[in-house]
Amino acid sequence: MGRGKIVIKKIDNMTSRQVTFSKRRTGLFKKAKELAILCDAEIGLIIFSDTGRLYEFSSSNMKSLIEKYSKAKEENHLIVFAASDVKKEAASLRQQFHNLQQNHRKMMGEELSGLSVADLQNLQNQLESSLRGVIMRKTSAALKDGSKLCL
Amino acid sequence: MGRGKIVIKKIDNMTSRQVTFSKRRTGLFKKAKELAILCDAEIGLIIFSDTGRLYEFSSSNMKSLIEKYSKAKEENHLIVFAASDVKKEAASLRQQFHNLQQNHRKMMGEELSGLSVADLQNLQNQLESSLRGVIMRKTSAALKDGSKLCL
DNA sequence: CCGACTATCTATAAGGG
DNA sequence: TCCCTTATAGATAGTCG
Repeated sequence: MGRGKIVIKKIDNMTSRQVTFSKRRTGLFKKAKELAILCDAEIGLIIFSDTGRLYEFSSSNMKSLIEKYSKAKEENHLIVFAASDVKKEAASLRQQFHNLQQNHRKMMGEELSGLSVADLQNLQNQLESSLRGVIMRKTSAALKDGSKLCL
Repeated sequence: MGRGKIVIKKIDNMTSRQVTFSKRRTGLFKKAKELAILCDAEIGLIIFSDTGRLYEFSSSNMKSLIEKYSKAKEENHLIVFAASDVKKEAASLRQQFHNLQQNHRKMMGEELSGLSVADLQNLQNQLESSLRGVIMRKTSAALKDGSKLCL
């Protein structure tokens, strides 16, 4: 479609390549839109130029279209998803981990500044209770070992 | 381009809509391929027909293209990613959290079964050390409070 | 580098088997 | 329903300003 026929191979001349890119890209987008309207299709079109610039068209919403695509391809092992869910989970895990770590540090006797006397008393009680449990356990375990060893 | 001009609106007749869909889809894919080759562009095209069937074309690899697209759109608040990375992070966090939780439980005097006498002794030492720290801290804090209250 | 022009090529609407 | 044909609308390569 033009003054002369062309063969489909990469256009060497950069200037005319860019001109052609601009013209044909416009045409492609137009055709995509027409097809979407005429045939009630859902279409997503993503183009990166050779210079890395992004052009896109979506008859609806690119994000939801990509999600739909991912789901449709799931059985074909495509591992693309809306990260929002996983990201939320990761953020929540990070938070939980942080909280537990803070707590754990206190039980290790670290970072006690900022605790009230009441907090410290609670912590002491907990540690004493744990200690009692551990000593009891140790004693019974040692007895068992001892009985084995002494027989 | 055909025997008659058409207006761009949804084709009512289902049969001719499907015929047009088939023809124009083929044409669109052809144009997309040509553009990719002629201008060295990276192109991804996703089409869902009105019946929900998926058609796709990618000049390279759809997955990597979608990832690239996601990254390019990051600043524009698009929340689509290859989940693999985030998933890995989440899995790692889950593991770390689990380990810390186990450790923490032992310091709470829970789930002590399975620990050797030596393990229990170490735990006891740690708890005693923590306890000393906490008591020391509590005493000095109580003194400070006390001095405030008693003045 | 961009837009306009237009001759020419391509896609396709309508029709037929 | 699908494939083929063909007249015609539409896209665009080369050119000019």
